Order: sequence, then structure tokens, then C-alpha cells
Amino acid sequence: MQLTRKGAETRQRIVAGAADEVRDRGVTALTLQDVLARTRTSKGQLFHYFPGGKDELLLAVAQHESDQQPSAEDLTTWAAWHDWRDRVVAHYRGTGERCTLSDLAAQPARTAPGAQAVITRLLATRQAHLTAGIRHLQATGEIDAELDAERAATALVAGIQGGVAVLMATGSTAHLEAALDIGIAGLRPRFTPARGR
Amino acid sequence: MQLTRKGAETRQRIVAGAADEVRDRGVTALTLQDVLARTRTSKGQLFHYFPGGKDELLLAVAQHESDQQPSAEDLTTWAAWHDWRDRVVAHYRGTGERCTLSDLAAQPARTAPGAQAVITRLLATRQAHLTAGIRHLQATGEIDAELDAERAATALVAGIQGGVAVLMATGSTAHLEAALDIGIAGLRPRFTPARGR
DNA sequence: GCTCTTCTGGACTGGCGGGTCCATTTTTTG
DNA sequence: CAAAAAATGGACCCGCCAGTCCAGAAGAGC
Repeated sequence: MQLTRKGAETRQRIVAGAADEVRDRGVTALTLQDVLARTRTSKGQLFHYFPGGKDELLLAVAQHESDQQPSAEDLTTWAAWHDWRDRVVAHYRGTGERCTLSDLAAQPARTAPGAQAVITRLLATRQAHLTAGIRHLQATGEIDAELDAERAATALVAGIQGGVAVLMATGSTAHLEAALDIGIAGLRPRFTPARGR
Repeated sequence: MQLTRKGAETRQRIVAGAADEVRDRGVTALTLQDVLARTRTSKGQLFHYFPGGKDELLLAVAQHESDQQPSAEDLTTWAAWHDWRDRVVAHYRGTGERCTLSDLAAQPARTAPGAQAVITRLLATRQAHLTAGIRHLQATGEIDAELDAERAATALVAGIQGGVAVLMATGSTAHLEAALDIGIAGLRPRFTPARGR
């Protein structure tokens, strides 16, 4: 299937609309009708661009959301770490800012097989970036070389996910912030005073 | 409505069956028919015990699951902390051991209004226990008095939730374990050698 | 212009699933 | 034992929603 400029726009509009819908009302409540209404499109169009139906759409949504996560690249200074922390919090905060991905992550194993993979990949990528950042600071001597970089990054990723989950349940970013702050603070060397910011 | 012994058993069977169903296939996939088939009961019975229908059943499931979370009371020694850690991991591990609650937590705001409260309460209780445990160890001097107990507990709770979320998505307990281990390790005093197990 | 492809709209369907209702059986109560 | 209350089974209804189909409009290519 060859997409014309117009076609690509429509397709894009559908994905974005579906993502908004998930954010607003949750995956479970997502119906194609709602997406159609919100995006001013028709059944025909939706199935034209997503022959696989709802599953394929959900997969596209997951990919779309995954693409706009705050990047954790180049965490080579403490300043970069704290900046990242702030970006993460800001990204998940905001009016009713619900995390579409975490939402998708809840059931996707069964709902949309492919979405699972997208999410797993996102987590792995994020974790790899964190690990790299930690290793970099170890190389420059700002983090204790003894520290298990991989494990620390793993814990941090868990903290973020949990923080977002709690945020979704309670609307408070307290858990997310605490997890990030304490996780990052834990990276600093234990027997020397903290430096940087 | 007065419950007879038999009635109570049936009701119980329905809740347990529904919980299993959620564990196996997820909330989204849960249908009353499935529950009926699994528990060998009829529509009439289900609506007899849960006049509120699916929502009320889901609420009961949430409460039921909430009741069997590993208790975090009396974390007054390091041994108790590590024992608790092991119980948490064990509880969430196991064949296809999916966390019904986290599953419910994903959308409950919209799906089952009451379930939200049950989950929030569970998290708050758990966090309170952790905070109390930390304060206790601070009183005995085993944890630095400077440490913010509440905030540390908050971060730990986030780590657990995230660990479970990742477990559900990937099937690995690595994140849960890392979050717990590093979270607990972070409690130990920074300028004195670690004690206890 | 003509033709072929892509795009769009919406009517229609089929089944699934939540919820209602009532008739029947079992248990409790007195 | 008789009457009332609770428990059970299952037929039935109805709305919703994913997915199908096709007819016609809009563009691309020549």
C-alpha cells in the first residue's frame, strides 16, 4: 500500500487521536467509535490504514508514545542527571497526564501482543542509557567503581515505573520524585561528600 | 440480605474464581461467563451476591487480594527486613503469578471506582509500616537519624510497584529484587560499616 | 483528458457480554 | 410441619462494538 501525503496525515491523526483517547479514558474503555468521533474519520479509513484492526492501532499508539519519552542519553554529568530527573517528572505530571504506555503495559501481553515488545524495548533502552551514564561517571571517578551499575539502573527503572503507576492511581508525583531522588542520591559515593549540584 | 453458611461459601467461591481469572487473563479479558464457568455457578447466584454486578465483584476481588499481601509489620530488625524482602519476592514470583491488584490498579479509576480506594489504602498501609520500621531502627541507632524515613519508604513503595509492573510485562523478578535490595541497602548508615545480615 | 490507485463515508452484521427475571429448590425459623 | 427467606439455574433481552463491504470521491501518473 502506497501512502499519499494526505493519507499519511490521516493515519497520523488517527494514531494521535487514539493515544489521546487512551490517555483520557484508559485502554479498556477505548472503542474505535470514540477514536472515529474524535478524529473525524470513518470506519473505512481506520481499517484502510490498520487492516489488523484494533490490535494494530494499539501497537501504533504504543510506538508513537514510546517515541516521545524523555531521552536519557548522555547522562555524563550530575547536572545532566538532575535535568533528566526534572524532565521525567514534568513529562508525567501535567493535567491528567496519564501514562498511555503504562496503561498499555498492564494487559498488553494478552491484548496486543506486539505492544508488549515495544514496551519491553523502551524499558531496556532506558535502562541501557542509565547504565551507560553510571559507567561514565564511574570512569571519571564521580561514582564509586564498586557500585554495580547494571543493578542500580535496574532499580531506578523499577522506581520510575512504580512512581508512574502510583501517579496514575493517586494523581500524586510524590512517589515518582522520591524514587528518582533517592535512586540518584544512592549513586553518589558513600564515603566522600557529595559533589555537583 | 442474610447469608447462610452455604451462601457465604458460594460467594467466597465466586470471588476466588474471579481473582484467579483476573490473574490468568487480566481484568480486561474478564467476563462474567468465564467466572461462572470456572466456579460452576449461575448468573442468578452471581447477581444475587453482587447486585452491583461486575463492578461490585471487582471491588470484592480487590479487597480479597489486598488481604493476602505479605505483611510489612514489625520491621524492627534487619533480619525482619530481609525476611520481608524475600516474602515479597516470593509472593509475586511463582508460575504465572500475576499481580491482580496492579492489574486492577491500571484502570480502576474508571472501571471500578471503589477498587481505586482499596488499592490506595493498601499502598498507604504498606508505606506506613515501612516508615514505622525505619523509624524504629533509627531509634535504636541502626539507621542514620538524618535520613528522611517517610521519603525513603515512599521510594521503596514505588520500587515495589514498578518491580511488579515490570514482572508482569517481562516475567522477570530482576527489577523487583533490585529495587528492594538497593532500597534496603540505602537505609543502612553511610559512614559506618553495615551490620546484621 | 483518461485510467488506475488511494482515500473516504457509512450502512450493515454477527456475536458477545452484562444485566433482568422468574420459577424452582433448599435452608432457616418458629 | 408450615411459612418465610435465601439460594440456584437458566432463558431471555438489549445495546454495544469490532470488523465487513461496497460505492463513490479525490489524487497520481501519463
